[in-house]
Amino acid sequence: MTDINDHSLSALKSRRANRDRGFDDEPRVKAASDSDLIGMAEMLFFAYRDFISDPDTDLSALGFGRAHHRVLHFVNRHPGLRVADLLDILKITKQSLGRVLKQLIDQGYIAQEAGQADRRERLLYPTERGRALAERLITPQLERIARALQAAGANGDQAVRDFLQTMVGSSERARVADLIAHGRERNAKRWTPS
Amino acid sequence: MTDINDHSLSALKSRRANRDRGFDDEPRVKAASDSDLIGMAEMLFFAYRDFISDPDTDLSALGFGRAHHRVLHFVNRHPGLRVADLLDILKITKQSLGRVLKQLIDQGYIAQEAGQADRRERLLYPTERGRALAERLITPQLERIARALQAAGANGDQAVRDFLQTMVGSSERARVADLIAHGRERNAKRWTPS
DNA sequence: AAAATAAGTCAACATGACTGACATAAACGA
DNA sequence: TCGTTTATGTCAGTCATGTTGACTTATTTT
Repeated sequence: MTDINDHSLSALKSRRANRDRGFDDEPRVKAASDSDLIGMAEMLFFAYRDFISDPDTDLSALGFGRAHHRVLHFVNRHPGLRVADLLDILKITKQSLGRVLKQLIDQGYIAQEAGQADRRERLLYPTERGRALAERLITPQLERIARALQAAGANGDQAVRDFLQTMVGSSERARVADLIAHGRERNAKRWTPS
Repeated sequence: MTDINDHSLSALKSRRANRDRGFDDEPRVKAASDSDLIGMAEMLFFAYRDFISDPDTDLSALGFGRAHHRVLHFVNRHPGLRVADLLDILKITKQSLGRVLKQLIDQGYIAQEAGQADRRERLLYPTERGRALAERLITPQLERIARALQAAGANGDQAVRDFLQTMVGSSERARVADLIAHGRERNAKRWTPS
């Protein structure tokens, strides 16, 4: 995977200066807020790409991928989660989940047991091994977020939280907020930015 | 795709209340900032999922997918982009790009021409058709973002921008900022939240 | 007892990414 | 001038993760 080199972006700039004359039909100062929106969209794309890439090496070393991470994460956050709950949170099919879940169970990261009130259900729990892995996978991600929140400034946390919450579709917003509010806490020491 | 029903989340809550006794080794008030970080991570996951889902129906109707959208978007933002530039921005292989790009070219959304300074290069331009499509695909996404920025409050824009910029890995940050700063503006009317 | 439900499995397919190899045209540098 | 390097394109195969459809078993509900 090659680096972006300065040459290529500089070339992009000078090339743009020469070629955009025919495309701009309004002066640059015009659409500042539109530019902000597109900029935000692009930043979100790049930000998320880096965020989800953090655990990849660890995952790959275990023969796992991002789907495994997601499953493990939410089971760890909500021990006792039913399969149907997980399907609903992740918005994937049971076939898709089944493949990944089976691997996590077979390899000892997740345990399952039949429900007591309803024996059809399968309740999912992280094993100690699973909790340790979930912790290891999320740590770099949380470091990234903590760093970014620091950059957001004194009241930035709230703004970012409001932004992200509102980015979630209105029909899901309350449910997502509820899910997040009731997730099991980490046992790790409190992380502080270095 | 079934809805999350209130029953299932309430069951989750009461089940947690009964089952977490054995897992919590510290009172809930303890890890507030860790909980914030994990909450942010989860919100980012859900937010991004909704954000990238916005154009899916339109894309699917054309027999396209998200990869097509990404390619079209960046070509539209940077007319005259070289293939190598695109590879670098998207961080994918040329084989991966080739498949999608060929379809966009074949179907008239992107035009390409050899460079003048270096005839080996292929410079990519959106056609009128491509620009219209790029506009159509991104509009709901920008609406989502504008809405979310409004929720972020008076100075929220800056906090969110700083957050997202810092979420991008430090080695890429300046380049991403530069790329965004030099993107071609939209020609659409300014969007205002309803 | 019949119908509905939770989960599990089989199978095939799609999207979008990867690796490796090879080819052609163009540019570069000795 | 010529050998080397570079930009792009293509072929081929593989993989991760998602989808659809169908079917099964055990359990719960009506």
